[in-house]
Amino acid sequence: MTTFAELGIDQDIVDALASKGIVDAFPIQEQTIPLGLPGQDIIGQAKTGTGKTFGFGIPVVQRLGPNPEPGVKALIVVPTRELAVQVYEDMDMLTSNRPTSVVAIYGGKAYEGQIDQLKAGAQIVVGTPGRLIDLANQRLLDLSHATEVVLDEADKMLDLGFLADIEKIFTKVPAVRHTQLFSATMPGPIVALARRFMSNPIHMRANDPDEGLTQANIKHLVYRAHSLDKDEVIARILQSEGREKAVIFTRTKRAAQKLVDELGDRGFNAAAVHGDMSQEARERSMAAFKAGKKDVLIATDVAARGIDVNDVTHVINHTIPDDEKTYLHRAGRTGRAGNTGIAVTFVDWDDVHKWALINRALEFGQPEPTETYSSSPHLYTDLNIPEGTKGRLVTAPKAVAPKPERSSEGSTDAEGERTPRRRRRRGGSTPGAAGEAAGAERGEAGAGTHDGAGKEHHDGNAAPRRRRRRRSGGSSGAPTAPVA
DNA sequence: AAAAAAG
Repeated sequence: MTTFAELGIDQDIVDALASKGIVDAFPIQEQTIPLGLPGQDIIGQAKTGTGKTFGFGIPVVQRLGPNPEPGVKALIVVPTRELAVQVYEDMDMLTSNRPTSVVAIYGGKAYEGQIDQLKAGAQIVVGTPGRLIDLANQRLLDLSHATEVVLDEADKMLDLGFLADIEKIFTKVPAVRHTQLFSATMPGPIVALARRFMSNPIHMRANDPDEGLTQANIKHLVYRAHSLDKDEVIARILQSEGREKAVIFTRTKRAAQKLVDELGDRGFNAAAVHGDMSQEARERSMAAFKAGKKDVLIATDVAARGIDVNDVTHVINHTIPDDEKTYLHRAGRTGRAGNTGIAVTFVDWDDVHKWALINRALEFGQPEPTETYSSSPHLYTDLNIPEGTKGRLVTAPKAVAPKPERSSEGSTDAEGERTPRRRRRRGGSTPGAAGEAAGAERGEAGAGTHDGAGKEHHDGNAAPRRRRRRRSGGSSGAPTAPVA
């Protein structure tokens, strides 16, 4: 295992990490940091909870120099306010031993503090699109010298809901810059689109060849939900042995609110996070959950990506997500930094097709969530699910591991997940983990994959074919020239 | 279709 000190990172940054107990680099970090430091544009893909944030964050901090002039020189864009706070904290930690200052710019909060920090000369900005554009339009945020640009959860940022804003933001930053895009999932078409904003990017993927598309540390369980009292089963799961913190995802804000009340009535310490809450209430919930004052978080997909909380042992999909990418990100709130986790999904009558889609994309080999409980003794044992409940243990498939490819060519695969940053934060919780996470991101660049065509339908995670292709074509490791 | 993101 490689340590951060061996990656050419400035001593004060190595010290900042060490003070949090973070010494070893995760694969993605080991792979992307040496490329990011000299300014190589990167599309970094690595599974959830494996350290992507430091993969881009360390090069950003180091490239600004040990004592940067006042003024915004780096911009990190994220899809949610809570993630902005989290990434801000990570960047703030990385810069703790140098004068560089970081500011979080996002909506739902007073302008004043944010504007003051910008006026004070903050060099690194972490923010969500709306408020960033708002302040830029008011000439309170000058991005014309932001030569370091990062899109975290990049595939989400380039999705329809955000694309227009991102394009606008790119018109405000220098044409000559260092651009990094990171995510656990990078569908082929999105990679192709991303290249419009990058210069000869290398697509790095940190994947264990023996692993499948999903995180090996996460055990997946799927239940057919009709004829089943979901609230009751969820309550049982929450009482199962080994459960520490749990995140429950619902499809709508209303369902989240309703469930938090229901579980509260049942005596659980549950908090909710969704877009109908005030920003203050959202942050209060997140803080209570991180601190352990609440051990159940009920959320909409606002919390599906990036959020890194220690000791989350269970993720429960009260409602199945719409696609495999969201499934992967939601499940990725557990099993971070080397820890293990369990992801339980309830499939309602009308959503069976969604499971079919996810099952196929992620290669679970579990077409129907209809097996009865008796056929899955492990399920019963592990979760203490009430007898008669239907459900089935899904074993994560082992897919062929993708090899490194260079994406400049336009690789296609969509596999990645993101790596979590949290581990690092924790510092101590899982020693090895921190290191791992950090290193994980870099990917393999690629051997040229075929993506140029963009034909792949699967987006997020690579389907088996993709992998094969890569493999075949690919060189593992050796970067190929970018495909035009 | 829902959720997110400016107010």
